[in-house]
Amino acid sequence: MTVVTRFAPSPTGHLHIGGARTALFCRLLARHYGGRFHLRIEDTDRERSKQEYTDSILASMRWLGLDWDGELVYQSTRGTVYNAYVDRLLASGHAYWCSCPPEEVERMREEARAKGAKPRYNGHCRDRGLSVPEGSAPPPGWVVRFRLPAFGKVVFDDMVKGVVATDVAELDDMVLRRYTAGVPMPVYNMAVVADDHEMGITHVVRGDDHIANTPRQILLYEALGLPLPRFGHVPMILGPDRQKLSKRHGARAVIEYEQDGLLPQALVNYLVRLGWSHGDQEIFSMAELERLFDGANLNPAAAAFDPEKLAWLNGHYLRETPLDDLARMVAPFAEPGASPERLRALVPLYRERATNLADLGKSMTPLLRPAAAPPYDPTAAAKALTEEGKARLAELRSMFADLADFSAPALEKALHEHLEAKGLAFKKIGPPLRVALSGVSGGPALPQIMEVLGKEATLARLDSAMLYIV
RNA sequence: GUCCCCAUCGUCUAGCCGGCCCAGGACAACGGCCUUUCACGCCGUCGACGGGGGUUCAAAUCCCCCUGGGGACGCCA
Repeated sequence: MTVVTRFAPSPTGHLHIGGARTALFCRLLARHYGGRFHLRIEDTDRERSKQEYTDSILASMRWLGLDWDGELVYQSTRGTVYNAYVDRLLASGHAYWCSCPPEEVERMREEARAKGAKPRYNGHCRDRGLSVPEGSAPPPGWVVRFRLPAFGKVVFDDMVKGVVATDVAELDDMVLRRYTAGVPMPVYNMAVVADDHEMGITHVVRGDDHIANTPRQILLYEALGLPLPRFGHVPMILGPDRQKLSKRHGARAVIEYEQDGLLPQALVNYLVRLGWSHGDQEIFSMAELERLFDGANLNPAAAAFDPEKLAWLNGHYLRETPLDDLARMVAPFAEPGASPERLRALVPLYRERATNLADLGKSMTPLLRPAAAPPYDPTAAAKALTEEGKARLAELRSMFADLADFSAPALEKALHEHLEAKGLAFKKIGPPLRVALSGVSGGPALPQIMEVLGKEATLARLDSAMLYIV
């Protein structure tokens, strides 16, 4: 069987992580079975849809490596297709014209709610036999509604939730087509059914906030005599506090993670493990996922987003990235004007200490600046650059000044000999030297720092440190 | 309010067609090792089957109720 899936975002915002995971699942499922994965832009809401968001969503998809098959489908260009479907329903009696004004419908909903029932349209126009001549626009305010079966249950076997049943009594005669300024506009459920059928979608995988739409859509498939796809509703991603993800949880959009210096593989790996598992395995490459992800083992429960685990994964991928690549990737996050060579020399010294490109870039700043003195961390400097510390630095300075070979191994050896000659413990010279060189208390091994700095800058930084007033 | 969905460590999860589970892995936390710092890495510790009823020789695993959480109820998608 050919598997055809689709991701159908509406361009009313950037691609967020929940959507990204849904898209990932859809693509993996299609790839696993050698099928196709399509992308459809649901922009029937002309008010809220923005081209910039479509562009942003596409950019995030590409960044994550979620390429799609075939042409992009824009719902806004497919009005005639949807109209044909609604007309079919009208012709077969599965749909009818309704002239109830919105305020009236709202009143019906209130009425139902007051009776302790689910708010719904009461079917006022259902049997009024309202008609509109073929091909002409209806009077202002009229819509086309679906005629719900009188009774029965809609049952489907969800890929993640199992059997889900809904009584049609819970539903109402939904609007299928509305008109804005006389032009017919399909409503979500109608457009989705028409498109999923026309695009040959076999597996509809989407967020479970859509699960209530599924019975309505199934009814539409049935009224139209169309074969049903399989449905899979993946649970939502919650914030760390298990509340709906919102601005106050920090980054929601994929683009923000990109800007923070996250690696796409890390985000993909993190997202796929939220709601899916393969035994105890934690690390997966995209190729491996395509091989392993068959639509089974999907967790029906909502998952809380854990930034710490994402950071851990990103650190892992940072350490796996080839150094030359990493040096290029970190450049936009590092001190402007840093030379590529210097960056390349520093990346291996700092990458195991960083969890993202932004931190990595920032951590290298002291050794990237050409200045004779690094920016000093006041606490570290106060502790290390004491009178005694400065005296030690003076001794070191004259020792280094005479050193011809400034490679890390030679420096290491020289340092050891120096300590031995002076009868000193390393902790007497380590902290002052480190602060003099980098301004901070932690970081790469001293000889490595000095090798990258070079003799001239090393001596200059020692001189500056000796003048530092605590 | 009505309906739907969900429920294993703080978090992500394995296990869930019953016994191999006094519940396994990962992140976090804590301790140690490695290290002349900080990290990385390695080793270890802490830590969960929401509650109550059943069914059964046996339940995290099956059934019911409760509780808790989430979602949906648009001429938005």
